[in-house]
Amino acid sequence: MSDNMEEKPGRESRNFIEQEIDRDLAEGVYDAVRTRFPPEPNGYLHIGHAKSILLNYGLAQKYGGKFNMRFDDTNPTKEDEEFVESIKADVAWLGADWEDRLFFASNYFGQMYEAAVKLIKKGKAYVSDLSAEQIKEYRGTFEKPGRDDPSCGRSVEENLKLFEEMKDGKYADGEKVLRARIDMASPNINMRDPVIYRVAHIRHHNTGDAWCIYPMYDFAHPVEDAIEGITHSICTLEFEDHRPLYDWVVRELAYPNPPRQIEFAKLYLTNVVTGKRYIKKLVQDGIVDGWDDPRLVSIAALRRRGFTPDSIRMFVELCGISKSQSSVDYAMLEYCIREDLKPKAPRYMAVLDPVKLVIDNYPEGQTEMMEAVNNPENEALGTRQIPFGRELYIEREDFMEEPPKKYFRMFPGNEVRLMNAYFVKCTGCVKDESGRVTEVHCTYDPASRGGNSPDGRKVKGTIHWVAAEQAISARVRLYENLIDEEKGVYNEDGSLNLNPNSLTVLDQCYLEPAFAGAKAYDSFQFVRQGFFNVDARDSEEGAPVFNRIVSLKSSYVLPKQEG
RNA sequence: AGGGCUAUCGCCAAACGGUAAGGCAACGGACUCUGACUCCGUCAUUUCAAGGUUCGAAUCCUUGUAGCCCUGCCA
Repeated sequence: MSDNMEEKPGRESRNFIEQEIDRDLAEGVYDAVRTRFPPEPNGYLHIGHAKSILLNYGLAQKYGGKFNMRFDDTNPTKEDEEFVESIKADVAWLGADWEDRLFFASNYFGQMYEAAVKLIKKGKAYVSDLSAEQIKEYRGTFEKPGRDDPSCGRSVEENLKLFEEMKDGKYADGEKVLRARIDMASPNINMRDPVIYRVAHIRHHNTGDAWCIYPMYDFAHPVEDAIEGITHSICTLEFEDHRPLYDWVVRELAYPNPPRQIEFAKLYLTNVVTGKRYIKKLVQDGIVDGWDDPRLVSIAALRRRGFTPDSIRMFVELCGISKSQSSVDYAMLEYCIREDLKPKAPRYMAVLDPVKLVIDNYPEGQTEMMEAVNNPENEALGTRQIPFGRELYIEREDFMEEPPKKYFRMFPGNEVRLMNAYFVKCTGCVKDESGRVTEVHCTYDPASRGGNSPDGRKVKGTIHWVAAEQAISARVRLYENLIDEEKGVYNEDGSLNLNPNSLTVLDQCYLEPAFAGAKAYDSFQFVRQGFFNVDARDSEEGAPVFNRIVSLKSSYVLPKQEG
């Protein structure tokens, strides 16, 4: 397929990573591009990971290279099979196709062991007897250089023997570690003889009990990249200080065409929580109903809420790639999902806060079908028939007995259009003893069938409705930010500043019959209400439950009262 | 004897010595069978600050300032 997506000359600018790659290719440092997404299977992926996934995958696509999926599972104390499955599902859902290249760092343990032996033989690594506390003490501080490990002078033979004994399980956890011999006085603390192998007698989700020593990230990662022929090893900013160590490892191990690490800034979103600690607490405290609660931004939560892979892709592209720490406005994500769903989602009517509308001059017991276009911006979505009758439900907000200026929905004496149906003129309302409106009354103009009056008269307002008799009832959940926008994310004591109104459940909503066949994850635009989808978890039994994905821009806001 | 990185509109972000793109948000206005959408218009004489080099500086130099990251046998 020859997609003619040629960039307009001179217009498309390249991000800094692409510029680096261009240079590498031009200088012949590499002749192809190979990237990877290397999560540790210790939790669920979130929107920040989507940036990394899509960046790495996109780079491979753009340069005709390959993209690898790799689990960086070098620490069995934190990892679990459950997470590898969820991560695979999320990456696949986002559309990053690793084809047949699914790898596990743990499958390289043999090669990593050999690599460590090679370092020992070169005199570049040694077995240390120091405890964790002592290593910390010997390391020095930011201001003070470290001191040599008393074990650093051991002979190659002794180190080889000791390291083998570590592998053979002769030592308890923490008793011995393998350290790289670099520079205890380096201003970069990562270079002060970093630990590269530790003992851990614990079952690994992939290798079982085959190993009781596990490599540390700083040693394992460059080796993994080199084994897979990765060219550009892309990671986040906090690893910048590790790059000298990364380079040291691939140099000492003398890999041909060694990979190169490039760092970019993480994606932060305003008014959103991504920290695992905090999410865990929210789940434990029952504030959210799990790691896929629609108010969270895990990939699973976004999917459940109704975000599409396309919308997330658009979002990540809009955010761009740079090295400056930044926090993207949540409104940008909302824009992307609106933009994506606009032509895709059928637009049906749904009344969330119902009040009865009675058309006094409409024949009692009569029903007729009105035709409606499903999406005026997308003809392919076709049309539907909507039942209409004497009694309807309309939005409580669409009637006001004493309207403010510029209110152009229903109020006594005013004529509006019932979308796709008739013009109706409001005649009044019925209230209960507390003064709450229980019924709105009106008369209709039979000549305005379909929504236009033959005499050409115009109405200012068009409201949505659902026939009372045929309506489907449903539960609808509205979401707002989890974080109180005014006060910021954290309280002084470090706890989250939660928005008490982040979830509103509406139990008595009425939908038009067209919703009858809606299945989990289906998305719709509720006319004048926003985009909603069918919840995948809570709709399984009983009435359907809809999640509001995003509201329509400023629909439903009353005009500002001007002075 | 600390080291590394980053500063361009409210929020992202281009610009690579040649005279400050674009998107989101916001604000006007037009249109409308969704107060949505769409459309049209407005929104940085100035790039953290102060000096310097240059015909010309967001880009180069100097000196400051602010923010983020680093002292796991986590990744």
